Amino acid sequence: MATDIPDIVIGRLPIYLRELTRLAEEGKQKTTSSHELGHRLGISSAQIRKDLSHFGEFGKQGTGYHIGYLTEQLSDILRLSSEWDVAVVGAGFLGHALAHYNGFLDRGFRIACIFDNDPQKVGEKMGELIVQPDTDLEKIIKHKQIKVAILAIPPHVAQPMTDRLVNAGVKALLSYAPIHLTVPEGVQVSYSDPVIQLQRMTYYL
Amino acid sequence: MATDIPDIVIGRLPIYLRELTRLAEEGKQKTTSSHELGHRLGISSAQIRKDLSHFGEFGKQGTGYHIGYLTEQLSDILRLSSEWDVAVVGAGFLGHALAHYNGFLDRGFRIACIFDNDPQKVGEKMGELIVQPDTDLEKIIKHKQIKVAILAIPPHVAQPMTDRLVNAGVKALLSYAPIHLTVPEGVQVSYSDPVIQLQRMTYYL
DNA sequence: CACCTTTCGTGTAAGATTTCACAATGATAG
DNA sequence: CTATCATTGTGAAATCTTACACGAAAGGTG
Repeated sequence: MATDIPDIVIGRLPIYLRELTRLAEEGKQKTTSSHELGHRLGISSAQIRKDLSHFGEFGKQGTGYHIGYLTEQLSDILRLSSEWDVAVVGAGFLGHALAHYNGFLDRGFRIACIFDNDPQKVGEKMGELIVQPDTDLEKIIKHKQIKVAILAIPPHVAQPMTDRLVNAGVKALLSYAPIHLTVPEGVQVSYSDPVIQLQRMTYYL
Repeated sequence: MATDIPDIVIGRLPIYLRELTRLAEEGKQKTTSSHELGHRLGISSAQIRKDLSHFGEFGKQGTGYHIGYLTEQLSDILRLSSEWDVAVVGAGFLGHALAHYNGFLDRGFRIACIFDNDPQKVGEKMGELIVQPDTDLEKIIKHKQIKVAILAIPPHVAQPMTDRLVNAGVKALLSYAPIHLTVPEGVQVSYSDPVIQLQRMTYYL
């Protein structure tokens, strides 16, 4: 009930968590079922039950899952009980969008700082934050013990910046730069490239 | 060699294409091998060969793959030989970022129009474009025969907007709204929710 | 209480995906 | 021309993932 849980299962937990939160917001009910959850997400009920069964027995026969309880459990499993400070690197349009996005706070993350190497942008106010010079990056990340960063910079500087971040202690990286990044063992990387996603769909058109 | 190709294989083709383009830009060589490509992408060479073999025999024993030729073939397979017009819905910070992103054009897509329902934003200049009122959405999408759209709007309006887009003829949708969308058969949907991606990584920290 | 309905958790079967490993082919060098 | 090396394409094996189907619980009803 601990190690050896497939990545693909972990990958679905945040989806379940998000939908549970929506259900709670709708507030019409205290419990849900694998069938209802699956129907809303386009996933089979069996898969949801099997996924959850990796971590314990959260449901009750005949009733289903208590929404509040399952939400708590999933949050714990995903280490979201306390907030993660996040560093955003790059204060361009995308950095702007990230800094102003208010969807992080409720879901376990807080943008703690934003960096840029352009002296024109340094000092600029962005949401609650002020753009910091990238020369202070290591100092601030180490001081705040930041483990999570988002890359919103051009591709040709993404790998060196990744190296700097990892060196400063970052362990999880979400990159919007359209290149594959190389990181040491134990560092997590996730990518978001809208063009890749669009290209995956055009095949079927 | 035609139908019945696994989605997961299609999903990797854009990654190969992107890396081939990078190789071409580096310009040091005319050919590459499954081994080199795999090494650069963290994918096994066998997988790359098997993936490509679904579509034909693009390589040459002893030599590998001609970069230019393989790039062309993949572009064709993914229907990227001519550009797709894309509608962006939502002219907030994210819509801004998308409208100004210049990584689309080289890779098969052109932002053709951007919509918002806020009268204050309508008429605003954004990159090359002017924000259109969402009331004109159906008219413009039908007229330009737009098949691809990007959703950059709040979650509570995402499903109704999806319905409108699909109704107007959109067949592929990239959504930044943090909810699951329901669409008819034959319409492609892809999601991008940074929080989901971050939550997938925190489990491992 | 007896019966019916709902829904979970799970062993097993089915299906999908990846890896292995090798014959075949082409290039290169002496 | 022959030997050597690199690399592909692919059948078969191994591994991973999903779907099926059912016993067992829990709640509701009369």
